[in-house]
Amino acid sequence: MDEPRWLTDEQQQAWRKLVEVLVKVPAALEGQLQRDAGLTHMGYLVLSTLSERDDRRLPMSRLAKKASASLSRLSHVVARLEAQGWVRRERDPEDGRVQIAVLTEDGYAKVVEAAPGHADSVQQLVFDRLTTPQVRQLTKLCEALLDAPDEPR
Amino acid sequence: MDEPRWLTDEQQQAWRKLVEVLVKVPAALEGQLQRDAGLTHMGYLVLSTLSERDDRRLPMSRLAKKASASLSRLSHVVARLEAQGWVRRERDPEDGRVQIAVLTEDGYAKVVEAAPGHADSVQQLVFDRLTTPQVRQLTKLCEALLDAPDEPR
DNA sequence: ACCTTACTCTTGACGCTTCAAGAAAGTCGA
DNA sequence: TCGACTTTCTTGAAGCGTCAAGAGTAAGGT
Repeated sequence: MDEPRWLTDEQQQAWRKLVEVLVKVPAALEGQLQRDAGLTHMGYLVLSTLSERDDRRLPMSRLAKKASASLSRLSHVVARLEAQGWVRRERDPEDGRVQIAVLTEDGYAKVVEAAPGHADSVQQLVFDRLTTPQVRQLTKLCEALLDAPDEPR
Repeated sequence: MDEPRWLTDEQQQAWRKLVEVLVKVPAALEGQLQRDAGLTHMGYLVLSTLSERDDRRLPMSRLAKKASASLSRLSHVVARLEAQGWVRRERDPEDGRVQIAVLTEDGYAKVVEAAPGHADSVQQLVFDRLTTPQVRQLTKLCEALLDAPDEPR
């Protein structure tokens, strides 16, 4: 057992603010989407990801990666979206294991309805508070944090 | 109904990465604490917040603010921590409405046990990936995002 | 052909968070 | 002192996410 890698004061300060962001920003987002559209953020992410594809369809596993969700989580989310009639599942004829999530017309309409409110809430939460150079900094910082973010063990 | 405030391409790019951070960093943190200490991040936050007080006690409402939690959420969290024997609740003699959360000896031991692993995981997830100037940028950015983060309506 | 292994996805149980409701104590004015 | 109102906190139900297990399909080796 090695020496613990304690945080310096400067790191402490940064970490505390980051934690606050990590808690509050998702909560605010979730709240807006829930109130105004009856959607989870993950639900919205799935619908909007599908809506960006020309054919409005994606295999579950690819969708999971795009939405940063576990397969299990995605499966539950899509099951709920399917129950609402916003998504339908089809089996891939090429590979009987893969299920393809397909955005329905109602689902597309739902994204179109929810998108302006969501965009506005993102503006309020993030971009109204940052200068353009800060937006670039933010992008760089996030890229750094995501560099190889797995196996935290 | 006004014109929707759509995101520019640069904002889109920043937002997508930020969302990824917002999903993955908490998940990694939660995972490490759950595996290594059997604690929620919020549970750890509550214990460590209490441990920083000289008398190891704080009223629920102040604790909720420090941990960025709703009172309801805190109440559930503290109930679980209390069931584990890590926290105890006392009624404030000055004001019968307020409950004071008190860190027990076992609770203090629990923080001491969990802290090194947590610190290490924060280092891996964040500070190993950033230069010192970037840490300062991160602090500034978070402050901007938290400036008046409420009433997102 | 068969068996093993790997891959994709689903399921159910359990735990945590949210939300709406409400209990209990304090405060203030009439 | 009474009542209305506010503040602080708790509760229970419902929804969402995680985890472990497993079903179904494909691929590779013998």
